Amino acid sequence: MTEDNFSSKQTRFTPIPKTEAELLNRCEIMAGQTLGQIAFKLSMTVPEDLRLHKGWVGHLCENYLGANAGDRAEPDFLDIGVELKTLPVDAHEKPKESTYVCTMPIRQIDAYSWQNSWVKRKLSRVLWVPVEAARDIPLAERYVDNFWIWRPSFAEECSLQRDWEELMDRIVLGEQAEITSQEGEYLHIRPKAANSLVLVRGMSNGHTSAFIIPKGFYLRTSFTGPLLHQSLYN
DNA sequence: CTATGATCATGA
DNA sequence: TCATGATCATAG
Repeated sequence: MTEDNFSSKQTRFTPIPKTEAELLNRCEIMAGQTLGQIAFKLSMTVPEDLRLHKGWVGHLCENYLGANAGDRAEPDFLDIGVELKTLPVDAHEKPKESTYVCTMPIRQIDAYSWQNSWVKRKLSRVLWVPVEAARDIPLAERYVDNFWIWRPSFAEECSLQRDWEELMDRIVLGEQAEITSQEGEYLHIRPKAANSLVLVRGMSNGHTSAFIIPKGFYLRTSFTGPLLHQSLYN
């Protein structure tokens, strides 16, 4: 630990939580505040809207809670192995968007198994933080709702594993280019790039090298919706 | 360039 | 209305 006693993101405000309890205490303080109130405490400015700042809410929460993984392919809270996900919710308390998990493997497809997968690792312990996201509420006035820590149940993990294995089979067969977002009941694969002109070398038509758009794994709202619903009635 | 954080915008 | 495909910012 050098200067790592604080979050690496733009502000140095929150100590890195060392235990799950510390993290949850911090969440308790954050929940029930508006994004504007939280931003003020962090000396962060609230953008007009999210069009040019799509990751702003996530970064705001990382900052306030003291996440320390930076942009590493690791859980946000390294010391306690917790991944933070903000969840945009509409006026009916339903997730408004799918949830990004990680990038689709493009080269390192070696020795793949669900148990060792990036998806499973990232989703093994998630701190869900619902945030109001209705467009008609000004960004600064949107409230952070009640958070919860989630570990996949046996059934939930089975569902994810089934989707993941199906998708990975396609990848192993050299069909990265052909995968569409229609595949996968709860976990699916969609483009994840700056724009559609960004291309990387991948596989198409069964092991034919081709330039394809980078893609990522996402959780559908049909998966996160029930999680949110359960959390509200606990 | 690849990872992080996601939401936007449009057609069906 | 909503899911799919497209897109935006930024760090290292």
